[in-house]
Amino acid sequence: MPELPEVETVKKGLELLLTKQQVIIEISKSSKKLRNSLSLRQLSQVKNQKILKIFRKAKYIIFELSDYYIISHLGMTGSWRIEDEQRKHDHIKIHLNDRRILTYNDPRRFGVFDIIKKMDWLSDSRFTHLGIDPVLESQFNGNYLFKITRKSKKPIKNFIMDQSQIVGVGNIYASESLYLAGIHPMTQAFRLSEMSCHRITEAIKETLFNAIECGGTTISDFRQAGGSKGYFQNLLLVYGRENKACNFCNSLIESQMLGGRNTFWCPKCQKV
DNA sequence: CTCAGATCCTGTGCGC
DNA sequence: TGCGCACAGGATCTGA
Repeated sequence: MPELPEVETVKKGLELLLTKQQVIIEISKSSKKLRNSLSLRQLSQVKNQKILKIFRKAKYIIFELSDYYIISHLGMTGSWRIEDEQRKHDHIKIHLNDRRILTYNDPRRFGVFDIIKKMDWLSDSRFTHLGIDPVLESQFNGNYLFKITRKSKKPIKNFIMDQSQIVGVGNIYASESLYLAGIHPMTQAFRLSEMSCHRITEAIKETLFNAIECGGTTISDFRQAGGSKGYFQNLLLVYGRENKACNFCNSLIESQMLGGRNTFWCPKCQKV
């Protein structure tokens, strides 16, 4: 579900809900495991810890506590909300000192909820292999992409979705960005010219920033931390628009599975 | 080493 | 109406 703009949106929502450096009074989990398993002992470590700060690292949301980091990844269907009521697929309940309950819900359970000591942050394998962040790091430009693509035979769409190269771009924004850049998704990465790389990085930045401004894309179940929908789905140019007319040239948008993921492009506007 | 495919799950929507 | 199948925003492991 969530790519960089959705994660950024949830992170901002959580910041607004947790402005007072709330303290975790109690924390509990369901019997079902998420991607990772977490013992009750690990869970209880965060009791009485203050929530100092919330930030995003790639597609992870990190809660900085006094002595620990809470690591949250939304997988495909994860969401955070504040609500007393219990719902199906609620997996984590965090009771705060202001009597509110922060809940993590995740039907497919591809998400991650983990707790690590702050000092273990740098050696955590989930974070050591991450690529550049197009939104947070200014070195992300055409020259940079040109350099890192020289040895890859992968289709560029798969390349920009590879979190060890570029973080935050998922299946929707990969198709959208390449459409905006006028580059065919199956172009092998090493064949791209420096100019093409420049167009791709600029298109990725524009797409991600616009989607963040829209509060993300809600196809079916994505919700912001406050429960509202994003509205970038109304601005999608190719994703989910198979056999519909390209807004620019009127050709019919094509689609095909690429690396197991559905991929959309305009056969006329996007060149290999 | 690189890369494609299978895999982990549940829910939804479609064709029959 | 009901059933089975394909597919869904991600990341990781396996094996070619």
